[in-house]
Amino acid sequence: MGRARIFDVAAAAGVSVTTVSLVLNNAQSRISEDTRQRVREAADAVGYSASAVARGLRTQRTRIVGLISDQIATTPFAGRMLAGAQDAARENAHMVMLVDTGGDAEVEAEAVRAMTAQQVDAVLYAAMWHRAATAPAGLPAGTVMLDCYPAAGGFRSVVPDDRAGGEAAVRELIAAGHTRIAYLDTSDPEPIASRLRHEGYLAALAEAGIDVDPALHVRGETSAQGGREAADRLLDLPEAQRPTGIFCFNDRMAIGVYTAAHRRGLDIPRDLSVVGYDDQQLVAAELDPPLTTIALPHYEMGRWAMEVALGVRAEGDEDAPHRMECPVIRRDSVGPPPAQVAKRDRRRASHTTEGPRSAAPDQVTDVGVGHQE
Amino acid sequence: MGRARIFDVAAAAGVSVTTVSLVLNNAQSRISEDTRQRVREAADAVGYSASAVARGLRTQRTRIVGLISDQIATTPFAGRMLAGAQDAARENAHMVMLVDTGGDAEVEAEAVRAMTAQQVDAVLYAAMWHRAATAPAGLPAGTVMLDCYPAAGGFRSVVPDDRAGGEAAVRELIAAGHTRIAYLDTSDPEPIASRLRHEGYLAALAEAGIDVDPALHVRGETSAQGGREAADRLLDLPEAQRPTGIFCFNDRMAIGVYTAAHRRGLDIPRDLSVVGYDDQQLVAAELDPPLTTIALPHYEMGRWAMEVALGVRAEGDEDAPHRMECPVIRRDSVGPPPAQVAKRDRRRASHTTEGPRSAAPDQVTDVGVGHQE
DNA sequence: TTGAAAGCGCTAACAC
DNA sequence: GTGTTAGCGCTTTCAA
Repeated sequence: MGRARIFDVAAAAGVSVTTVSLVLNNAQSRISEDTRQRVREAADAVGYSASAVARGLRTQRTRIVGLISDQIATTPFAGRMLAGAQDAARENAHMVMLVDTGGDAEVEAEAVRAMTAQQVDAVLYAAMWHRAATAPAGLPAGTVMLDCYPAAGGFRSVVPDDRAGGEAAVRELIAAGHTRIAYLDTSDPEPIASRLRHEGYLAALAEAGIDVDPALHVRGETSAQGGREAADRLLDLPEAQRPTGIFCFNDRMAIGVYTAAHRRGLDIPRDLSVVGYDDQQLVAAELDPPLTTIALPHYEMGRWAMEVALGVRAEGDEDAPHRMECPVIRRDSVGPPPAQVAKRDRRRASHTTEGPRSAAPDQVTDVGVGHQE
Repeated sequence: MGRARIFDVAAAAGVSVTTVSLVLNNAQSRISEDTRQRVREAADAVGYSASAVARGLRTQRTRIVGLISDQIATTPFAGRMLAGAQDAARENAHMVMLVDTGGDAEVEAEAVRAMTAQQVDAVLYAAMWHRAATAPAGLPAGTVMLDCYPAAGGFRSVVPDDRAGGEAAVRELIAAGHTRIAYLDTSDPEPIASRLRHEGYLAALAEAGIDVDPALHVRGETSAQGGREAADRLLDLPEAQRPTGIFCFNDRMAIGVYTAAHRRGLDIPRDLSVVGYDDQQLVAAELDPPLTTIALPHYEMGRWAMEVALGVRAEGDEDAPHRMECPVIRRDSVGPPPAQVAKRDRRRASHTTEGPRSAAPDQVTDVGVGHQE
């Protein structure tokens, strides 16, 4: 039993294929309501659904958009970009064809060729984490880059606003009363995110009138292990210099901070506050206490990119990436600094454990309950 | 500048389109080597790549395989299934078209229609976690199900061998000398995985001649929180009954076990051994100590499913799911039980902390270093 | 060893 | 209001 073709529907309804095509595509109705009815019934009766292949050949529009990614689709990290792109595609009656290159340049070139051969209507080029990317040759004009931006320009792109995110993270700590705030950075040289978040860190400190202490900017490998080692260096600082709040490059490193703190018998957030970055699923919320962190707007970026690629959204500029807000996710890892002599005292108080437990701008943090069972 | 068509290549090479088609498709060469050469050069010169759409219409084979999933593509969990499927597709010159339904039945039905309209050559139906699935109506014959099996039969499928995985996990504990081994199960009623792993648990105990203590089978919500609560119940048991090893339904719950242990000042693995399940990326390995766990063969299942769907692999049976091995990933959360009077003593010894630290069958576990810095 | 030509299933210009 | 028909770009039979 082969699939029904448009001719079969026409025959069943006693009309021409033109008529069938017209009513099924909702063309401006020159067709009588009566005929439309008959056609639709006939189509249902034979279980007709138009061949996208034939239609694509005829119209030269496939309603397929290609998504080339380095790793996002196969890695447990940025999958929600795919969800956003997928949803936007579906809402606009498009399908997504996926190629995950694993970062291999040859596979990537092959993917571009394949997408071209498939005559996709648009392509998205996505990275797993925010970076500058050299777009592979042959990417169609109109391609939009996702979570990365074209090193050489020429494409629209969307990235997280890491600078504002870093600033928000540090403000969170400042609002809780901290003044000795460390930035536990990645040692990976590449990430633009590292630099931007650092800028945000500095900006937040400056805004609050807090002097920056270079000793409070440490680096480590991007892992729990690396986070622990860097945290140890921070916690080994003389008491008057030791940070009471740590802003971590990401949640994985924050895990290490938790470990380092626990090994010293330090309670979070009573003795040490920490803010992560990424809001990594199945990690940040599962820590004890749940980690206050900055979320990456993966879903929103995916949706944005798809909508722009489809021309549904008239934004995007080839000369500057679109930056999307990274919201702060307040959980229980931030509290006021422990009651102790602060290095300086020019900030508004709340330096006692009894003080208001949180000065978060617009939401009361559900402060951790420490060791109580 | 429109794309080149086969006619352009033919003209450039001074041959017919037939010839071009023949040489570019490597048909059994009736074409002279000389002509072939000329054609290839012409094709390169004009940057020709055949339209997959036109070819698909003509041959009625699109070289596209559809992948319908409930969540895997957009969730940070089973993405490696996609990687396996993707790789197998690429190796066989196919593209994958993805629809993530988010579990919505309507979207799913729409996805099936869309795949049909696209005339995909095959479809994979994937679930995020091992379960029985009612295949949506209209799935083409030959569809293969991934990480789920058809509740009503009729499709080939591949799932993890959770029974053997559970058995392996418990054996790991037994081999280290434990006899009081708990199964910290999920309270979610659905998962077949829960049941199968429990069977494996019982089988391993039986094999070792260890009586099962019903008090050692506890359930909790599938989260760190749920794991912690269930672990507390276990650790509140009278000392003689209290487990020295806990096999957890998954890594998330194992996180909770770590928390519960730490709050009591128990060291892992010195005072308590734990084995997880899932080998969840960015979680299991980041715990302190790194978690010994059972991995889900996501990549392999994805690859298997794609190869079977493509007919490259002549396996698969519609009446029984293909089960794939879940390998044990040895890390540092399993050690010998603490030196104390065991409830019974009929098992081979190594009941002292000084004894051989690991009796793992084929690999020496890198035992954790406890509190030492 | 090569070429002419017939479609694959659809849409849309153009007739009626 | 409705139908005829010419392609979209390719593969493949058949003839030369």
